[in-house]
Amino acid sequence: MNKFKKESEIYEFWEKEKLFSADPNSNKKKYSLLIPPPNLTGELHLGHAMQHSILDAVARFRRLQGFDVLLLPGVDHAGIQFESTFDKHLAKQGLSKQKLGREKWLELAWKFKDEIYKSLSGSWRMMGLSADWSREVFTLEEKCQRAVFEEFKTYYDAGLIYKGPYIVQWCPRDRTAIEDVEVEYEERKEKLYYLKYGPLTLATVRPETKFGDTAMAVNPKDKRYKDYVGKEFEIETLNGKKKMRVVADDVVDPDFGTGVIKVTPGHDFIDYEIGKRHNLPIINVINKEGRLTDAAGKYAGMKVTEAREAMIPELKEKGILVKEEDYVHNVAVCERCKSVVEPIISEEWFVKVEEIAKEAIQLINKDAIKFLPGNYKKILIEWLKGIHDWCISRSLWWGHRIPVWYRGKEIKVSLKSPGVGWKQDEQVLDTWFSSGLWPLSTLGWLNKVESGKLKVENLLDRYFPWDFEISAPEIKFLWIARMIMISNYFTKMEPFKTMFFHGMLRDLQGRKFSKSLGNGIEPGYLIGQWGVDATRMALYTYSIPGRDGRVSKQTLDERGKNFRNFATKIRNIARFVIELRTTDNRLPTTDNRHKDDIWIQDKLERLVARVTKNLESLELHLAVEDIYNFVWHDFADKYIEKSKTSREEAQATLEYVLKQVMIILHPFMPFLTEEIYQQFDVHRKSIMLEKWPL
RNA sequence: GGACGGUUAGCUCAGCUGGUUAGAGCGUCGCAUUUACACUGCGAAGGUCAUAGGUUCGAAUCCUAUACCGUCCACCA
Repeated sequence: MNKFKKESEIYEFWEKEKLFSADPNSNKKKYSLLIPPPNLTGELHLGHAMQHSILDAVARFRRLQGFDVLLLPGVDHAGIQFESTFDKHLAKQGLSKQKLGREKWLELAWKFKDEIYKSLSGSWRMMGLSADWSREVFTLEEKCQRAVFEEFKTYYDAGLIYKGPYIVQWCPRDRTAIEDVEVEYEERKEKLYYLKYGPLTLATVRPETKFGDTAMAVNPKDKRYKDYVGKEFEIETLNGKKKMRVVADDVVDPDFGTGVIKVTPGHDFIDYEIGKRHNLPIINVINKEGRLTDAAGKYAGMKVTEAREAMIPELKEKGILVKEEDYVHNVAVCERCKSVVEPIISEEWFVKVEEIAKEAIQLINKDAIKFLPGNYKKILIEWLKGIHDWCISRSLWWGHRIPVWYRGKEIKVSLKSPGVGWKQDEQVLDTWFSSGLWPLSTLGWLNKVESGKLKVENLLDRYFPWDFEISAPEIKFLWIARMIMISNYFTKMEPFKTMFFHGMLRDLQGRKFSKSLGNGIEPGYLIGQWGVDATRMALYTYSIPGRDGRVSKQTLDERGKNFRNFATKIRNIARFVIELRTTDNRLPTTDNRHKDDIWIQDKLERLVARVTKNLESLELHLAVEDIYNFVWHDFADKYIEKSKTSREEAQATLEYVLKQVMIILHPFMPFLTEEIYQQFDVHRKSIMLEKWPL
């Protein structure tokens, strides 16, 4: 009876029939969904599985509704993350960046990328994602490179890009600058050291930066230190005596510690600002490897924490350290590798984003984008209001290399080398610089203006702005805000009309899933256990915008089992309705229907109305529950049971209801519904070509 | 310090444009049948909807406060 043996056969059938392909020339209305490009780092996790299940349900629903749907897949090169994964992979083979050199390294990186990519792509297909594979995009491919170059050049020409030595967050492990948004804070218990600075005493947690101090600062309103302001004092340091001035600055909190701070403009953001205001010199004490520089005298070469420990005895001995106390505070760590980041001065590229952000705020305030849940509108606006210039350069090899070329003092912005003797900037662009352009670059942005040898289909006019985008909340600033800013800057339009933030799946204690905790649950496990459709259904029950869910293997198994049973129930219903029918000359639906027929059809009609509404408002969990209850408790338990006494009269209604239900269930359980659908005597080539019954 | 979300059955969660006895899944207990389906059917137990006030004819749902949990932002030298 069943023409398919496995889910993968159904998937192949759909692909072969090109049922996932968008048709830009169609006269149907379009509906476009942009798949967030997963990072090129390996397996898809549960959150991805949920995200993709939601995307696919919406895409399939809109297709059935008669839209020309574009569900566009792609992958992000994920600069820092990929590079550190790859370097670890190389280390296992005794290789390294130093041994390989940039060119060879990149060659191997692309091969490694292909390997990882295969596993990603396989997972997507396994989940049943009805994506248009013919239009798949990778952020480093040529089409994107040209778009990213255009983005850079446009900012550059508009005077929005500048380069220079500024204080940045530096990750000593990844050996690159990172952004504020890539920094996390961890609560740590450390010591607060009280140090004598000439006549004054001040408190610090970082005595090792003492070598970079160029002033002391107090609050101008602080009466205690009024007489010291502007004066210079001789300070005892571990490098001998040194003269230091006291400056007055509003940022100093008179109530913290002694009300006096040491100013280290080279290694602290606030001190850097103070230094600028008071024209203080900058001394670099910590280098890019997180070790002390020659400025630290005999402590040079030590790591920050080593140096701190090593210098305490000497500080005590010289009478500089007068008191220490326990102190709990937040320490900045790299979001990716969790090592402590150091503010240091480095030569980096920046984009002035204030104006771009202002325009984005206006766009959001016009409600051009519907955020789910709604409070993200406010969250994003608040962030955009306080935005800092964007540090876009990273000291990596994996990424879009900064398209700037140097020859002596000459500078040119160009994608390819301008000629002999020109050297390209060594750094690459922040991953989010290209991801932020994703809504445009995926659609062949610039094809209109470019007429080079590269041929890119221009889909922008038809599919932009996107109708639907989904994301985990954790990248709302890194990615979502950037897409809004960038799209608006280049097109004066919103990148997407609906922005769905799904919740985070956590373990039962409310912790994030992570490799280090080992609390992860593989989607592949659930699929193996309960099947794709059941896994998808289990995930839809958690797909409420912005609401986190606590899950364990056990709770997911429970739901998986539940929906696996549901799938079995449907198969049995189909067996009863189609396979075990008692007669072949079934009656057509008559005007004088039985009251049970009227009852179930009426229930169905109202179900369809609710499911349609809930899908349109993206309340997938409600739609799923509703269909489940109808099928199991109205259709099977009541109507089918009653129909057994007058089977022949009921046959038409049985088939009608079952078929309609398969159609409205298809967005959620695509494989099962196709399997059942194919068993009807009269059917289209695929359930995907059916019409939504409303 | 600022913003936001959560607190409902043993567990995981729905419900919250206020309106009859507050729902689901899993779990528990009882009964039934070998049935399209035991990956079943029927039924039961189990909740002062965090707490305290308020609005209302009526509140799990709206308002205020409190407690606890969580997230995000800022970051204190």
